[in-house]
Amino acid sequence: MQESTRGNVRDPACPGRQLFDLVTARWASLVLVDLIAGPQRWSELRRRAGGVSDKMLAQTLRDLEAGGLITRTVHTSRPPTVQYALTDLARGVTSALQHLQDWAEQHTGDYVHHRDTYESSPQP
Amino acid sequence: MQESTRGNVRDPACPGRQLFDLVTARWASLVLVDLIAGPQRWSELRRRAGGVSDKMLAQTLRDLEAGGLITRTVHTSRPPTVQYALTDLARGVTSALQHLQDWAEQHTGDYVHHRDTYESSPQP
DNA sequence: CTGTATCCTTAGCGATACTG
DNA sequence: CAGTATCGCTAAGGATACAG
Repeated sequence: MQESTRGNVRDPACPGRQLFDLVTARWASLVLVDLIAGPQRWSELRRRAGGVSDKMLAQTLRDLEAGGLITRTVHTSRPPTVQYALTDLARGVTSALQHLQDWAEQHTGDYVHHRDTYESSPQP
Repeated sequence: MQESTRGNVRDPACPGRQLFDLVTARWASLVLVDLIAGPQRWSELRRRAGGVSDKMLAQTLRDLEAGGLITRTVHTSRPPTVQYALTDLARGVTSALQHLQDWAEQHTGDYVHHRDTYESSPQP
């Protein structure tokens, strides 16, 4: 499905860099990992993202949809509900994001310890 | 080595979130993947990061060092050279970062295609 | 070569109010 | 419920100049 052309993350002008920035963006990564468990509604995502504003969530979801990472499905009930779900494209990267978040949570203690003991490096 | 306390990435106030933000930061992720190949000097990192400013590189490296993800070694030659290297802590996360970048580069084509065909969703 | 200090512009982001 | 629109602040980040 993907082209033979390969992106270059180290080139700021390359779309590949933009894609990388997209999935590692502040709220996008949280949303993507959330959706591993299955399709979610707006209100679910908002609550589970922990502290995101309406504006940022909307922008994040639109960016992800535009990039082909999630789908948006409107259920015309009353009141209307909307479901967001991962695409196959996204499913190729969620495991790495999950791994990243797990790692951060497991090594929080190490990190804090380093920050505490990190004072100015020893000099005369 | 790590504490039994586990961080929570979804809590903006938790250090675990800060750690996650640190490793996914714009330049930090590029630097960390660069260092997989082995210790690098300032000038190497600056060139390979592709478009980073002195200020941002310095800030990134200081943050990574403070967090215990890289070490900084000064070789007092003339002119002085400085080497940066991964710590064991960092080595637990570089593979995920590498995977993320590989994925972004491999699927750049899909991403661009979606952005092109993504116009306003079809409505009446 | 390896940075630090300062200025200054931009854009990320939250708060608020409003709509289908 | 699921968003959009506008305002305004702050901080990220580039440019430039200078230093150990």
